[in-house]
Amino acid sequence: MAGQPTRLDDILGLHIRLAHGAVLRHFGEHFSALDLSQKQVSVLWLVHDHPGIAQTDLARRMQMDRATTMAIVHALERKHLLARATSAADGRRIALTLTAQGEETLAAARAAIADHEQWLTGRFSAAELRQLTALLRRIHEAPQQ
Amino acid sequence: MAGQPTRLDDILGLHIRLAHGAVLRHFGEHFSALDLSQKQVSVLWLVHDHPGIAQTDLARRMQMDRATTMAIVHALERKHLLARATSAADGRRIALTLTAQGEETLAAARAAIADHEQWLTGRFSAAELRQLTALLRRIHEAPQQ
DNA sequence: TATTGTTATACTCTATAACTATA
DNA sequence: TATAGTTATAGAGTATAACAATA
Repeated sequence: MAGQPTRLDDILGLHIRLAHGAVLRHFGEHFSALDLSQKQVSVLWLVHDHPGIAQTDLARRMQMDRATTMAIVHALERKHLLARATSAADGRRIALTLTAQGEETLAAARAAIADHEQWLTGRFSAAELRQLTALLRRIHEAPQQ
Repeated sequence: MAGQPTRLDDILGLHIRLAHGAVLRHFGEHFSALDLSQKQVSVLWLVHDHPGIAQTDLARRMQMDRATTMAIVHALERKHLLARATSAADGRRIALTLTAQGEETLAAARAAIADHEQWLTGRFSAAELRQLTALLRRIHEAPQQ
């Protein structure tokens, strides 16, 4: 493929990156009290929805490396939000569950996320929001060729 | 605002993050030969389009911190892709221009970016692509409240 | 052999704070 | 005083490689 006369402003990847940065920045500015990263909240949420989930399953759902997952699980364990227990069925797997404190923290985080999402989605109509989500999903759910 | 019974899958911020991750991953897997990050290519492109641009202007356009901008400019300078000269009009500003090697590298990068964008945008119709770009633009171009 | 968890390591991106020089 | 550049530093996210234990 030859070099097209594309403008930088037409690069979709750029707009995804800038939008992601704006969301990350807003999150960081409004979540300092929570002391949790986006990823950490997502992991708490997933463990809440799927008690006993293993790290490998977390990694697949969040599209993360196993090593990256370890780092997040360790951070949450250090904060006593997450408990680990070896699976009886498969000695390799470690079942994750939330501690009572983890459940409390998740509830607080979800309330804060709701505000954050309101800031993010308030600029869109319901139809626009549905479409934007569907289009983004086609990027990260597509088989990575 | 009270805690809504939202599902994790309904969080727009999550889909933006996952889409961003997928794009970043594909970029990394196909650009190892180029030895340039997304950001570095963008800076090369901007300096090409605006010769003599200062770091502060770069930072504003890319929505980066000045310190982050410095790191990228340094990396490009170390590779001899970018040249610096103090502005005659304002002694504080440093005008950035591409070296001949920088222009060559940018041309190669743009060809590679075209392939990368084809992978990314090939899944959308022209109308979908236009709409997705417009919606994302409303996130990162909006006045940060 | 394949899978799961683990550690070590490294690079990118991001941001804060404090400093210098110029306006 | 405000702006531009600079440096040091730190943290989050991502990834690779190599290893141990289990299947």
